[in-house]
Amino acid sequence: MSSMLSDLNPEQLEAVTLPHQSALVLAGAGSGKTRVLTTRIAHLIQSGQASPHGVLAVTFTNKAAKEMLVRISSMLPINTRGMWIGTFHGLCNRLLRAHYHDAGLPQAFQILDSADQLALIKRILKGLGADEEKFAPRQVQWFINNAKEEGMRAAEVEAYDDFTRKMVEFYLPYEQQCNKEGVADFAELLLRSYELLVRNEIIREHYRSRFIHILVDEFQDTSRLQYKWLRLLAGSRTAVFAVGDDDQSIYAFRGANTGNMKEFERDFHISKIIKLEQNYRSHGNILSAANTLIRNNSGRLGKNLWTSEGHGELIRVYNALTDLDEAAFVVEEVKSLHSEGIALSQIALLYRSNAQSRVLEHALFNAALAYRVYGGMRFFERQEIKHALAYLRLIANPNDDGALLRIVNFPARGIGTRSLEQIQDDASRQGASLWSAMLERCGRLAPPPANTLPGASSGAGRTTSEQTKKGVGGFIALIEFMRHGCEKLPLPEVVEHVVEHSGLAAHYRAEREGADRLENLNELVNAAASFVHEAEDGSLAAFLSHASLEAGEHQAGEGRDALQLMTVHSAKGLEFHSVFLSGLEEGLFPHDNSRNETGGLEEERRLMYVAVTRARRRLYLSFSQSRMLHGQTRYNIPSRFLQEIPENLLKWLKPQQKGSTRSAEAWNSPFDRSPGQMAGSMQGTAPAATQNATSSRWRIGQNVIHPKFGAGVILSCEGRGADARVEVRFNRAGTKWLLLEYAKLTPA
DNA sequence: TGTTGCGCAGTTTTT
DNA sequence: CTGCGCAACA
Repeated sequence: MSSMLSDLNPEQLEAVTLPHQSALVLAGAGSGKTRVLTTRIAHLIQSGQASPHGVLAVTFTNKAAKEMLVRISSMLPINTRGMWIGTFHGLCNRLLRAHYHDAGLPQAFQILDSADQLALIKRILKGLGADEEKFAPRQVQWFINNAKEEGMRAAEVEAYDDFTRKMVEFYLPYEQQCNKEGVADFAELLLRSYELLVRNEIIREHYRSRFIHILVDEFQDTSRLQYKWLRLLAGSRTAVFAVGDDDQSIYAFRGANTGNMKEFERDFHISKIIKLEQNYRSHGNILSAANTLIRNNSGRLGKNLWTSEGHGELIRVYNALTDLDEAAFVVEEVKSLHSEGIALSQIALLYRSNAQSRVLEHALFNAALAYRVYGGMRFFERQEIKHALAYLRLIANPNDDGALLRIVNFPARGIGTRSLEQIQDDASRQGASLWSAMLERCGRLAPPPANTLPGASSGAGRTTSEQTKKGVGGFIALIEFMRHGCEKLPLPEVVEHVVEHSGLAAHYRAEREGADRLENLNELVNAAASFVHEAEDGSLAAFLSHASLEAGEHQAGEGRDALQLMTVHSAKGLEFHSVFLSGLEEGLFPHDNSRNETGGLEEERRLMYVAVTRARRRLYLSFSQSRMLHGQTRYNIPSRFLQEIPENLLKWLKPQQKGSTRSAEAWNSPFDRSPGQMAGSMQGTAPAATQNATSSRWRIGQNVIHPKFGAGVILSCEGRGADARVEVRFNRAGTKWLLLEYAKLTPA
């Protein structure tokens, strides 16, 4: 035990050994947060204050949960399998599986991921004949999820305006359909298990007396409903140990509520907040940058990171001409870092949005550098995987209409939109699932015996209805054949069986570009095998939940040394020797969409704070003057966040070609950085001094006068010669595009 | 019935 | 630029 606690600092030690009481730990980036959490759990168990059975720990990502389990098992010789450690969604799922009956769910209920949910909403909108133009499916999805987050069922939403009334009209049938199919979306997992605990005193008291210790990681990211769930689960004897960092709250957009921290203080009578401010990760300059940056936010709980290490290197800044130039710069720097002996896996390329990875990937590919992209296309979200899972889902739960629709005619088996429409009509008339409507329709047709496989694809030349019957009958036979075939098989073989007999394998074998997909299907069998190996419940239903809840975790090609590419969001909780943060431009980071949201800018700044604090030793910041976005070139000005970092922490890398002053130009305006601040960083080039006929007279940030519109500033430039035009924001006349050939602009 | 081509919209972040 | 949905073909 002593070795476990011996190298903790006093604050960490206090947090780890805190007596049985609720506590709030404010843990800065890199301050050993996870370590404190896991060591506390180990300590509680080892000192006999709690049994593994009596501890519940909740994290925000699957990665964090896994990490926690690994660390605990390295400290204690216990089986962590039975411990309740996981994400909110994962734990709620577990609760609902255990009490599915009391929760009003079928035993084999399935989980809809966002895409499944959206598909279901589209189906419902279509069924209602709703105007998709007017009511975007995404908007409906947003509304439903928000309502659930507020704890409201469709019948409970108070609609005072037309829009809300309309939304409720969609929410109601959506709710019904989910119940009928036996499926639950992400928000449903939370809401339903919350309701279960509210309504069922026996179950509630059972868990209340069982979980003596509840530990919450990333507490700043909890939503209102999650907090209510926690409060409900915590009994009078339960100590809730919450660890969080308000400065790293980056999920407000999906309902995270930092206010929970203050409420927690009140509700749980927290007398003292423990602050972990010593950072063990980054060198001084990086920390200073992060500290200064975040100080621009208001309403912080207050916390300043410090380190006992030296200043370290300056933060390197690169001003690129184009996004391609920026990518080339990154590649060159990565190469030289790598040749200095830094492992590729210790270098991260971070960006604000997934779309930005493209250019980087392209450059890395050409340079033959190994890289790995996190996020983006996830394994369990690939279409071939979704197809295979849909077969499995239908086998587990025939009422899953969404699954049925996905694969009823894939691979093609002659069930077209016509026959489907009939079946859908039947189903809605009978109030039954598509599957039972199909059975009904073919019941008189004497479907082939279940142990005969239907022919793969039918020839042409039959009448439509004949073909429909054949197709539908064949489909039913196929599903039942597979269901019977799978009854006695272990999970991996079930998956293999389905991949093979569904016709998916044959389909992708025949397809020219199908090799990757086939490989992924194989990988799915492997995923099932390792799932059975690791999970305590190796059932098909459990595997399917796993697939929905951990869409991202499974990746092929793990383990080889590769660069790490990811969004800033997914980098939270990680650290790297070197970090490249690219695309530091207004509009991208902070993102345009954040401007209208209240608190949007501050959330972006926290995101920036998270990004900066990922770096241990070296940090690169880069921005580009132009960038391809949505198929056209955009001209951006550097991010305000760059300006918020003190100049003396920065080292400006040489811009592209000698003699160019472009890097300085962008700074002239609209920022009012004084020339003094710029001295030293620009190798002394005087802005606007080298203007001549060859370089354009007009540049971004240039102040101009227009005879009619008055004074303004150039936001962007485009085109050459006769086509050349500029976008100008006038002080009084708004923003306009002007053709240089005609507009009589004069420099101000 | 399946395939192809066109037009259109979209992307912030994740369980 | 891409992926999707919808409209005309084979």
